[in-house]
Formats: sequence, structure tokens, C-alpha cells
Amino acid sequence: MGAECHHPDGVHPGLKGSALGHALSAAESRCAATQERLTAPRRRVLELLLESNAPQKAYDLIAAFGAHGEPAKPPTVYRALEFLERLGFAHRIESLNAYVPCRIDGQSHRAAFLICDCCGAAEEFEPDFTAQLSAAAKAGYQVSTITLEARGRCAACSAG
Amino acid sequence: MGAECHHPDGVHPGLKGSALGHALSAAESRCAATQERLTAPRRRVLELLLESNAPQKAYDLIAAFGAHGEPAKPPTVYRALEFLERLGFAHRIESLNAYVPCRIDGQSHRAAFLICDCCGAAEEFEPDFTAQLSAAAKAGYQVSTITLEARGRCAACSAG
DNA sequence: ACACCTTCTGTTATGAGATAACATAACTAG
DNA sequence: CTAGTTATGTTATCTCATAACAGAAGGTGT
Repeated sequence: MGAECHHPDGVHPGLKGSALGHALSAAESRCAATQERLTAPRRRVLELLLESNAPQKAYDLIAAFGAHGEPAKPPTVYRALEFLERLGFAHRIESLNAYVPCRIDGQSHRAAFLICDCCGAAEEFEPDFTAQLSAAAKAGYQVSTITLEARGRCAACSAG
Repeated sequence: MGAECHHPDGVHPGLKGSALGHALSAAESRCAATQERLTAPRRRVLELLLESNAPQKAYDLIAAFGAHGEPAKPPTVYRALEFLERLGFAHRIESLNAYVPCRIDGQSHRAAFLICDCCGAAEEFEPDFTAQLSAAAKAGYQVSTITLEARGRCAACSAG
């Protein structure tokens, strides 16, 4: 996580200005369509995730929450994250205890990440879980959610 | 995790008696073969994992460590777990913050779990990561480790 | 045997991550 | 407008994990 090399963070630059505004508006629309409420704290946490270029720890979000440097209380942020995950706007990366905004259109309830141990980037990709789901079915499991986290080195860090 | 239903815990019954002894001996042998040392605390933690029929939290292991009810100190157990994971004798299940003994012969450095949200069982299975590894390669990632956790309901809990 | 190095353990303390519980406020349907 | 539901604010606490350092145990060369 930046501990091993000095490559620039992240594949995703983090959204700013109008791109950020658009992403938030899109989230508003999706909430409106399903009668969910993108309230102020939820919107703020989503904004922080979208602005960032790397997975964010919950306490990073807590610290950055207030406009003038005041932190949030932990439950405020954890509740917002729970909401954002439920709606597919964000994902938790278990092996990092960190959160990223969903970068993939449409909510599949499935997440897969390529995590660079060098620069800390976490790239979401569209998973093909065919093989695993058939293994699960064979074992009699009814799978509701499935997550995959692959650790390694991104292209830039492999090269550098 | 037992919160939703009353099915018996676990697909794996937990080892006892000679089966447990054999498993520990096998671990000794594998350590000896690679000049690693299965020291007393490491062996004890492995024993606790093998005896259990469900994923064990670190602090469960800490509490159960001593023969006469004395707990271990946290670093004792965490160090042992680190060792056991490194040698492939145990796996951490990220989404549970819990640990299981490896149930699959040979250490692939890859773990995949079917986790029952109903009874708490966590069944390890042999993953086929072909699809994901090719997606990673296409993105330029050099993958070193890969973990997968599927949540759902086991056969018994689906039926009941 | 010995000195040396390395690895592992014991211990104290603290840092990081997450949630319980309860009171209050804001929406929303009738 | 009032009853029910959903969300927030706040305090406190709980769970999970590691830093740091001293000392013991094992291994190696002479």
C-alpha cells in the first residue's frame, strides 16, 4: 500500500467538478427510482469515495467528513456505508478493511477486485463466476453474494 | 451465523482422538520437511482449529488456548495464525474475521469458501480461477494470491 | 564447549475497526 | 395532523489486531 514503491496511486483518478456532480446526480436518480433516500450523510460519504483515487478506510472517511475539518461520529459513516453497499454504490474490500465506490454500471451484487500490493490501487472488474457458481451448486449451496479479491501488482508497478 | 436458524453447526465435524493426532503428526512432518518449526503455541492453535467444527475467531482461540482455562496473550495466537497461514495449514476468512484449518490437501495458496449465513459453516472448495486469472492478465496484473468468499445457504439450511 | 546469530516467545500497552443502545428528528401514508 | 416508519445524533463500549522490547530457544562454525 505505497509501502513498497513510489508509483502514483490508483488507476482511477478520483472524480472532480462536473464529473463528480454527474455521478452524484446519477446516484440521486437511481435512489429516486427505487424510493430510497440519498440523504446528506449518505451523499457526503459517496462523494468522498468518488473523489478518492484509492480505497478509503472508514476512519479516513470519518476524519474527512466535515466541511471544515470536523470529523463525523463513527456510526454516521458506517451507516452511510451500509446503505451505499446495499444499493450497490460502494463495495467493501475485506482484505483491506476499506471501501471503494462501485465503478461498474448496474448493480450485480457481485464484486471482484485486483488489488496492487505496491501502489494500493484497487481495480474493480466484471467477474465471471461461472466456474465457482457451478461448484457451489454441486455442493448444494444457494449463493447470495460472492466476492473475490486478487492481490498482486498492477501493470505500472510490475513494469516499474 | 446461527442467528437465523437452528441447524447443527458445520459440515466438518471437527477432529478428535486419533484423527486429530494424525492431522497434527502430518503437520509436524510437513514442517520437518521444510525446516519449519511447529512449536508448542503453533501446534496448540492448529489443534484448536482442527478440533472445531466452525470458523474460529482469534479471541475464541485466545480464550481456549490454555489447558486449564488460562487465556493466551493476543500476540501469541496471532503469531501462530500467521505461521499457519503462511504454511497453508490455516486460512483466514476475511468476511468473518475468523480462521479455519485447511481442509484441502496440498497448499495451493488459493482459498475459496462457501459460507452458510444460516448455520455458520464454512466449506472450503477447490477453486477454478481460470476466468479471473485471465481477466487479471488482460488488465496487466501479476496476481500473487486470490481469495473468494461466497455467502449463501448450505444444502441442509436450504432444505430446512 | 563457546560465542554468535537468528528465530521464536512472553509481556505490556495501545492502535484500528465496528457496533449497541437510546433519544430525537424527518419523511410519508392515511 | 397524527401515527408509523425510517434516518440521524450521541455516548459509550466492544471486537480485532499489532507495536515494541526483553528474554529464551535453537542452530552454526570454530
